[in-house]
Amino acid sequence: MTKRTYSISELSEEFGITPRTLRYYEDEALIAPKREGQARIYSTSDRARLIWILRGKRVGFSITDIREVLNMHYGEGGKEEQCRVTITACKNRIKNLEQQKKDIDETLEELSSLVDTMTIFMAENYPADNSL
Amino acid sequence: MTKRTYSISELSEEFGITPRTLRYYEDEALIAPKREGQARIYSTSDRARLIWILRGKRVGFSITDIREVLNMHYGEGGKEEQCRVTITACKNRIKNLEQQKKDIDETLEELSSLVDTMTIFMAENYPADNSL
DNA sequence: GTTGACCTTTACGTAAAGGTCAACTATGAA
DNA sequence: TTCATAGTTGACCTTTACGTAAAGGTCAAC
Repeated sequence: MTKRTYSISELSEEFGITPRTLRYYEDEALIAPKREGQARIYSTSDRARLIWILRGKRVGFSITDIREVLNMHYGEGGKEEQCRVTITACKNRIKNLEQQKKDIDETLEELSSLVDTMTIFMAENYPADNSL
Repeated sequence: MTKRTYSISELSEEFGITPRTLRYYEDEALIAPKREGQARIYSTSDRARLIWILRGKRVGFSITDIREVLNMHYGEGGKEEQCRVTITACKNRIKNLEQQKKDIDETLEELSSLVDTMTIFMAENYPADNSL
């Protein structure tokens, strides 16, 4: 069993965030580490949640979005209506993410062609290329 | 030649943003429509810039990022150093976007499997499915 | 018995991206 | 002429996601 635990500074250093950020996430009910006295003790599953949070952020989710998704995972699979709502919410997010992928692809193409154009321009006008 | 022009409300309605937003983008030097007296007159190329802006936003670019990229397109291909900087900046953005695509794919997988799990759960516990 | 490292809470600060509202202008139709 | 419609600027308000002190607890090491 992975009974490893982490202090706030271990975790914040590992992921390149500040302790403040971790406390903020706790305020926002995204993580709920155990306490040893006052100090926060993070478990491996807290760490897993954190990974989700940070990836969520990178894809543009807000704190509220992330909380929603995290709650889906653990949320009461009980009530039928609640289930339906969750499924619908997921599907919406999926649609958004797929649109986002298209947007990214378009942006990537434009940026690439911009790089190409400029590279050619450079080659013509400043041939002393050290080709980085 | 596409000499079509647009008023602020035409454009804001077309893209589902408010006039305030368009003025804000102008304040931030992302667009610079002509004026007819006081009124803003947007050209097709202003519209193209707007499309860039909105897509940039959807992929998570900040206003500052967007301004930078737009300026790259139009920016002085003149100075060598400036060119190099631009190319490097582009390449960095490209890397970020590629990471972002990975993140999106991972998130998509998790969301999909969550939907699957819940759908199965629903089918087992509430078989009266109207299969939406 | 104090220094240092690490932790805590409370509380105010801030930048980004607009929303909202008030007051004014210009134009065209009734 | 007056009303409606669209536009303008300017000022202040709001939310999000933390940053940044201020003020102090705890524990090991010297």
